[in-house]
Amino acid sequence: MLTIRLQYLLKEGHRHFTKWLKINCFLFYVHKADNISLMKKRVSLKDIAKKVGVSITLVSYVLNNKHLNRISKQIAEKIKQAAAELNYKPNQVAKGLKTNKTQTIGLLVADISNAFSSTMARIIENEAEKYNYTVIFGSCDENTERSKKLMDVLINHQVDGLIITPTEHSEKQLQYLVDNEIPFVLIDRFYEKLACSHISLDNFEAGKKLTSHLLENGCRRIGLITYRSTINNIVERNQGYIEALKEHGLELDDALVKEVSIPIVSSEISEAIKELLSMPNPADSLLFTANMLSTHGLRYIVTLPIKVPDDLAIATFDQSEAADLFYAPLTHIKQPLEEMGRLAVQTLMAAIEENKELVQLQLPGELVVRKSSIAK
Amino acid sequence: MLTIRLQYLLKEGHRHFTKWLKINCFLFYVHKADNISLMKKRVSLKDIAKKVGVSITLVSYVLNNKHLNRISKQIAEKIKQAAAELNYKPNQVAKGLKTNKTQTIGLLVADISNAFSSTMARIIENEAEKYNYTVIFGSCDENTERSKKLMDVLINHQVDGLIITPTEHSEKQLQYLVDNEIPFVLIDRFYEKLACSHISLDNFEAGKKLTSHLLENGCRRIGLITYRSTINNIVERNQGYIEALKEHGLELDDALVKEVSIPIVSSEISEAIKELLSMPNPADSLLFTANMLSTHGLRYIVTLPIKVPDDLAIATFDQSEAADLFYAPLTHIKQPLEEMGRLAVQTLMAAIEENKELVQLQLPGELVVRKSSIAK
DNA sequence: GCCAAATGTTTAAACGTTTAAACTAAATGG
DNA sequence: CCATTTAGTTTAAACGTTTAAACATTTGGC
Repeated sequence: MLTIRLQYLLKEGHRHFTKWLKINCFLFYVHKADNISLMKKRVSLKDIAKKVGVSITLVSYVLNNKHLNRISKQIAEKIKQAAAELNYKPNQVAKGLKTNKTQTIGLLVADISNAFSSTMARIIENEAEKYNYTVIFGSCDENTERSKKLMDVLINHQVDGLIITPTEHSEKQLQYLVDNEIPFVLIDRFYEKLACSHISLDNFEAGKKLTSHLLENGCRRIGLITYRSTINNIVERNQGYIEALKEHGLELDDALVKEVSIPIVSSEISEAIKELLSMPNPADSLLFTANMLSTHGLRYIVTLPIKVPDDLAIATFDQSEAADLFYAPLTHIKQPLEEMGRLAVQTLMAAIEENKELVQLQLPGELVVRKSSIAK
Repeated sequence: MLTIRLQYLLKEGHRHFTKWLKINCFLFYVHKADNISLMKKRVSLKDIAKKVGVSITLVSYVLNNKHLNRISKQIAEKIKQAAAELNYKPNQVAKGLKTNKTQTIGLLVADISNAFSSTMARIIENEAEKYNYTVIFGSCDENTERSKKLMDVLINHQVDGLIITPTEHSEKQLQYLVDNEIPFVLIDRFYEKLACSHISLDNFEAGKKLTSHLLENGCRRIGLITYRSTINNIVERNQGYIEALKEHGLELDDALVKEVSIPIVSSEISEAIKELLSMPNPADSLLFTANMLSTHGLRYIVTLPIKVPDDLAIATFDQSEAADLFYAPLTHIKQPLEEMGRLAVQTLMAAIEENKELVQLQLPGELVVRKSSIAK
């Protein structure tokens, strides 16, 4: 049983402790408060109207700066003052019901605890704020069922639009959005057959670039560690790898390609690396097609009696703290996250404003060469 | 000018391209769609009622499983079927207006792109989902102004409650929540004087534990790298450091304490470390009081001709990829994130259900000893 | 002075729900 | 066979906004 410090509870100002509570095997004190009423009723237009002695309409007009030319300056001033005094805050829910615009966008990411998603979330939130929009979010953990459920929840909350990183097999749900003309933008991934806006990396080109870089630095047996997935971004990254080999006159060796499952099982990656390094004609380098893959990979590699880049070159997609702080910082593809997030919001805003044009964009990734791929 | 691949745009099914667009120096194609109507009107109770030929009330009762004993089985069946056929989705906004419950909670984190926040966000979202709650979030980037603004936005959206990581100097805004009886729970940090629920780490004890560990492993000159802040968690961590020194019969040497500003300026940390290591009686170890501090610190330390832990021992608060993948994985305090997130949601749910008891809890951190602090 | 125009304000309906209360019709009891 | 209960359904008001339309008063032109 864990012990909990209670010093703060016992300090002055927090008296009247009446009982212990047990939640999840944690024992702690609770503060017994005076049994006050329900949550306070919030100030509405009605309250202001009553206070000033005018109709609700007039209050609404004044606070929304509408029909100002028709409204007397004095009354307007009185209303504004009363609103300030009462600390009026407009009820977005009521407003949303009436106007059919909630000023919220739904953000559906693959996994918010992954740096890619959380960075993107931050950028999107910042950009949305410029348009006076709030972000409602859901993290579906690459689970299609959960993704569907979250999408429903967001729609039920009448979001004005959605930004989505789609999971595998969610075409049907996305088609529903198209059919119902609910504005949305895909980010990071997309379905070729689905006529919708999407912003993503030029994965094929990036895969080619990263592979070519390894090849041009003397690698001949590049182990590819990638997801077992039909999602377009992964598939394209793999294709880029194959294309680069071809352009350099090399044959694809299937034994060098290791696919691991989503969500990641750490041991699967270790196993894959072990096999790649112990085969008769072993890999002289590794290419990871996502940050989670390289992070897990590195965790295993540091345990091996192997020196990067001399014994093994490494390259990966995406940035990560792990890639930065590994003793040989990883050569990687840097995605233009800022641009992608901003464009996604801008595209969505246009769609919400009834702009029916589809924006389908694949941005170039930047090859950042570092120590991990440059053997002496 | 960056080039954009257009292959997907040019594929079949995407015809009628009419113009180039230029956004943020990216050039790309847009798809000119048929100019269809506005967003489709969504299905409402009214539509179902009309289809079945009953009143709206009855539909509402059936779909909410209310007064079931009074409603004829056949009609109920018909209604359910019609709802399914029309793919009815309840309008949470309308429901929220009527019931004064939006089934949303607002989450205000310090910085969503920080692993602490994003992991917490994920846990909180998962837990909230169990209660049928959706999370609206804002990331205030440790900025009090922004925090105030976001809080207002969330309140305007009539969230049923809030989970907040408060920034410095936001007491006033939090007091407003108390005064207006808006349920909320602080997480990670709190204000002693504010009578509200909060869940956080036992920072003092953790700071003491981490410092004692270093001392007991032979360190005598522990450089403390911490934030220049009055926020309780940082202050307590510092106090824990001081208390541990005292208990081990050591005097606090102010020269060993380096405070850096929020948000972090990387060079400031490098500078601090440089000073600590170059003083007449230099530090033999470093204690970082947050993950961002150690991550930036490590970035600098890897550039130095110094061997951890032999030349310099290191310990830090919080886990991070960087701490894991550094050649000498960092000894650290592991926070019970899962527990904290879950308790925060549970506490908030109780508060929303009119439970007026305050829960104030400081959970113990776990000392995870690794290579960075154990000199040979 | 009368009518029209300009100015200032209110009325009322609507958005999609919920829910107490009312209503109707059928079943039951004495 | 009437009164009461029970079963099944509807009416209507409400939540806090927005907004077209109506209304009322003043001003100005001729």
